[in-house]
Amino acid sequence: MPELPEVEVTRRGFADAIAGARIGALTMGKPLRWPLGVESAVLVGERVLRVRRRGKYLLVDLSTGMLLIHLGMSGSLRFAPALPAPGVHDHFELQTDRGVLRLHDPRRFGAVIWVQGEDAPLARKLLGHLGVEPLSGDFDVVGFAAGLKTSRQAIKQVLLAGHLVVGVGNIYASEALFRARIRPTAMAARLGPARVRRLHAAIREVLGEAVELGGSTLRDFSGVQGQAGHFQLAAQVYGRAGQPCGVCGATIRLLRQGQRSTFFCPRCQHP
DNA sequence: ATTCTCACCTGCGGGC
DNA sequence: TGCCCGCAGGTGAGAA
Repeated sequence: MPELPEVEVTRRGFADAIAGARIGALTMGKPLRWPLGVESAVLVGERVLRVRRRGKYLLVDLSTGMLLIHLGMSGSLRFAPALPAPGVHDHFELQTDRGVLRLHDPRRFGAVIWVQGEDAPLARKLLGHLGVEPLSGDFDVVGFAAGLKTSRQAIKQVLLAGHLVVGVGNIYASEALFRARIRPTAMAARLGPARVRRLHAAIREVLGEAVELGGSTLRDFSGVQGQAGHFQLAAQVYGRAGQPCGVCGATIRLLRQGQRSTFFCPRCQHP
């Protein structure tokens, strides 16, 4: 489910409220992608200092160490003073004196991992190869263009890989490429300066707008208060195969790239 | 090194 | 109604 906008909306929904909280208990349900990596009782009494985001990971800084939380494909977090009894798909819960943080994740591709810091081996394995933050000043056109030049893959695949720029998943890759009028199958290294510039701007715009709209709620995503997102209503190609393009009227097409669906307008997005 | 495919897991909708 | 198939917002591991 969650790409950068959904993760950022999630983060904003509880970061301030949980900052300074004291951990009373940490409980895990069925296994997630990786084991927690620490005896949960060890964390009792620690403070939650702040909540950051790196790509699609949430970094919850504790007095000692940090929790890495990833929402996978179907994860969502809730945070409230109290929550109803956990359901069968609730697999992580952090009880604090400020409220309860709970992960709901039916498919369990998500993860909650404790590491000592960002230099811990597991943290380096998961975060070390991540590209730049698209909404930060580090995401510059020159560096982006240089990175694209090194890849013979289709541009959509390069965006999804996250080695150049993080946070762009299956929805926003299709949307950004549509706005930049670039065919998703175009070879990254072959994109000219004008297209690279348009794509750079489109990525920032699409992700920024999506954050403002509360993310996309296709099936079950919701923010930490359970609120739905609305970007899906603004999507111009994602999930719209067979419908007319809002710009030119041509029929939106669907193709498979790396076993993922890609949506594009065959007229607006030139090969 | 780069690129591609598979695997992980559950639920849902469509076709028979 | 029930069963089987394909599909779903991610990404590390292993193979080629």
